[in-house]
Amino acid sequence: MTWDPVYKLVKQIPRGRVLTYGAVARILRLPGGARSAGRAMAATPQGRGIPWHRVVGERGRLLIREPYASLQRKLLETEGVSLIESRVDLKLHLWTPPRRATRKVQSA
DNA sequence: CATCTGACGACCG
DNA sequence: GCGGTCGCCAGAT
Repeated sequence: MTWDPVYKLVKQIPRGRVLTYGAVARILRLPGGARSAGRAMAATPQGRGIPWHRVVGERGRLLIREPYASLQRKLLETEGVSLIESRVDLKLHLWTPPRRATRKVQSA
């Protein structure tokens, strides 16, 4: 399985905005749903400028474990995403990508 | 090939 | 709101 489509989409999330694993999965029609988005993020290659911290759980929760959760929280706050009770206010920061950005995974 | 393991999320009590 | 179960499925063991 190639997660390139996922990284491609995540890379387009603007500063100060976020996407949920579920949203990523639905947009790209990932087989396996949100969990697949999670797997992709867990395998995010570094050094490619992929804003992995802009992907959060369904209600804005940070699902990643420490010590990364702290880093994610810090990175988000640094770019203006305030966390209330350990969760992002999706009403304010959820990003709705333009269709052009939603290239879905194709099956051979 | 058999199991286990999740950076998930929907459901239910 | 919270914890437990279950479906999902690519990788790891």
